[in-house]
Amino acid sequence: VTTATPGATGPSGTEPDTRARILDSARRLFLARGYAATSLSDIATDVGLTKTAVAYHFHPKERLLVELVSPALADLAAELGPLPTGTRAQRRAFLRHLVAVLVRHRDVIGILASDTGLLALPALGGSPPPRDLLVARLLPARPTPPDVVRAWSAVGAAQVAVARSLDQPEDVVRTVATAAALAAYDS
Amino acid sequence: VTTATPGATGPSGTEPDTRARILDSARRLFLARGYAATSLSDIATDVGLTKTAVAYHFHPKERLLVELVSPALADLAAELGPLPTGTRAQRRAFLRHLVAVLVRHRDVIGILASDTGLLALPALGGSPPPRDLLVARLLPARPTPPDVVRAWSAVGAAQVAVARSLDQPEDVVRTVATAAALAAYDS
Amino acid sequence: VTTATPGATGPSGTEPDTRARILDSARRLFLARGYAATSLSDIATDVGLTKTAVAYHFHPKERLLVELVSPALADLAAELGPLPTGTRAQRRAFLRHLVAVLVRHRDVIGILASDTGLLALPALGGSPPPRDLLVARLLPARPTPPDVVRAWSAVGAAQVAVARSLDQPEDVVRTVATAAALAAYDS
Amino acid sequence: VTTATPGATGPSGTEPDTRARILDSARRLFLARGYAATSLSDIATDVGLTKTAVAYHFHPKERLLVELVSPALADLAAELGPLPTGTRAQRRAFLRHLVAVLVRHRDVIGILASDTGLLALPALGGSPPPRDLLVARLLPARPTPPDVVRAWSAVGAAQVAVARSLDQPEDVVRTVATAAALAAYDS
DNA sequence: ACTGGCGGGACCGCCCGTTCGT
DNA sequence: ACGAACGGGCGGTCCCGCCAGT
Repeated sequence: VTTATPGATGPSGTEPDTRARILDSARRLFLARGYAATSLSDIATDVGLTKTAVAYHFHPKERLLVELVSPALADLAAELGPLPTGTRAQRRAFLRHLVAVLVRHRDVIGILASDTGLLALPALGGSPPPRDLLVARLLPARPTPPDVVRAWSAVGAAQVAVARSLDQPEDVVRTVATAAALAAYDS
Repeated sequence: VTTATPGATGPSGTEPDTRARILDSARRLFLARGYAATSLSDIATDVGLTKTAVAYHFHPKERLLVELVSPALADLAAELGPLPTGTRAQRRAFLRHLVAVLVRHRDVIGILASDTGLLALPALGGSPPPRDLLVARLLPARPTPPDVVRAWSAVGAAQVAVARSLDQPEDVVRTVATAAALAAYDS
Repeated sequence: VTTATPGATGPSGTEPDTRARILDSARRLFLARGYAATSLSDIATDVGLTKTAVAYHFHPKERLLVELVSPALADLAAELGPLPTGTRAQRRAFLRHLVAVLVRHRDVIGILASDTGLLALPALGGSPPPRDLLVARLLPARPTPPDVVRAWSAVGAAQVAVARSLDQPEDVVRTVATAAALAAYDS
Repeated sequence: VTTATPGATGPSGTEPDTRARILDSARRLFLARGYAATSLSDIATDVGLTKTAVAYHFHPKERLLVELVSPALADLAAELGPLPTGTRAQRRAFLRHLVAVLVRHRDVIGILASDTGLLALPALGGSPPPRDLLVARLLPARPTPPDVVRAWSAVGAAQVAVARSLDQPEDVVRTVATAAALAAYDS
């Protein structure tokens, strides 16, 4: 028996769909009950495996979170990072792009929206939570209190709309959420 | 460990402020780390008591959550319940009122906004989560998909703006968040 | 305020019936649920006091047990101790006397009969549990295995009959239990 | 702590005897100190494991009690249930059989005899405690007070004799206890 | 690729005991 | 004589992680 050296992403063996099934189950349970409130046993029972099997593929438990949300976070960083936000028009374009990225990863945005999701992600880039970074990009040089509240409103409108509209058509969500976030931002 | 100066606690009569101090500490920690991730020991250490003393005043642990958020939930039900939402103008007035109530309880809205807060509160009134009820009040008779997304946007704008602007002046938050939520709702 | 030095039996103040009420409640609860399974709070609730008040009168908790069963144990030692058990006739007289003493204290024999009663009484005379001592008195000089089993049968017949017949007339219990224990002993 | 010699545990296959060792330790400790007074840590220390390991095999703690006494209770129900007790001769045969069953499970009868054993077993068959059922079987149609006391005497003679004679030969216990119980019943 | 067995840690709940105050 | 408040400790449960084995 060749004890395959597990790479950083976990062992790449002959049954890749097991990993996918675990990830799928974890995403549903994380969305429903939160990350901390979901145990490895819960996921294992849901998939039909044992706790050890789940831990074998994803170790430690946090890696489940990482593999689920890292694509979304990578997109957030890659697509929104190079966008300039110097002028107000640029910030509005940034907000449009933000909604597009959120909608593209709408299935995991609910996880990121929960407090135990976004806030408690250690060492996935920088120290400040992504949500704070997003808001910072929406502020002018010398933000006034109303600027701050409006920026949070815009991000909140976009995030909650996407996370709570998983049963609505994707293009409708994108279009309407974009308009709503912009309207809040321009109010 | 630290023999607190007896003058601070007051030698006369009982110590009713201990409950207040515990509640205050719990609110801060729940906001920062979430309800499930905060143990009685954490709160006890923060207040300067032992775990047993905290459990003496609030038993079981869920009682802490209830006493913190029940005023806010009671206001949500009492003030928003009788408001009619038949016409669009009435729904906009409802949204205005919603922001006002949220701002009034801004210190605990962050707890209610977290997944383990509003969504997972067992038996604190009715079965459906309050957030769903709020959104339902914002929808017309036969809601279209865009209506649904817009309603979530409006609620999200209000909630996140209030929860993340604790360091901003209250009247600014109320005014700006109201305008932003209405703008998202009207977009 | 004169801080009356509490004697070994507790403070002798102005409300002696409180002690009696606590003892009465403790006896009932110990009989129903066992000593270890009965907390001071249970007794306090049953009497209508607080836990502290109960602990004030009986401290530590074990003193409740002691004050309940010590009269019975004292009688066991006083009346059965001087009885000679050298001959078989003397041992039969001893057994008769044993039943009489058990019946006299029938209200607490149930407590003594439970394992956590008799066995876990520390420092109430000697180390070996009283029940073992009773059986030893029923054995001849060189006991055979049948002697041992018969002695335990006789004690068991007496003890269980008394403990489980609290609702029967006392004289009937005394007469019948005596005959049964003797019959088992003579079988 | 103590790295047990791996030869003792056997490196091949699973270790099913661990359950047996835990059960054996639990039986001894329950007999000596009672069920409630014996903690999982006590058992774990006695076996040479940790509390977690014990809880892994038997969860919850009550499962230990159930697995220990259920064979005896099953025999009590299976063998004594169908026996008719209409006439006095049948009841005497029932009593003979009772002693035989008790002796067969003499290693756990002590647990069942303790107050927290037989009396407080929740949902292990029917509602009324088994000991009461046994006594009921020994009573005639219209029992008089002496009948009741004698029945308790007979059961007590059998039970205590068996529980306290673990160090005596089994056939002696069976023969003598049977005679003693019958003698008490006939007295 | 997957499992059973087991360790270590943390958390909540409970209980007894004590001190201060009345 | 009694109550409110609080401390220290333990018991049972749950969870993640590790190891040997297959």
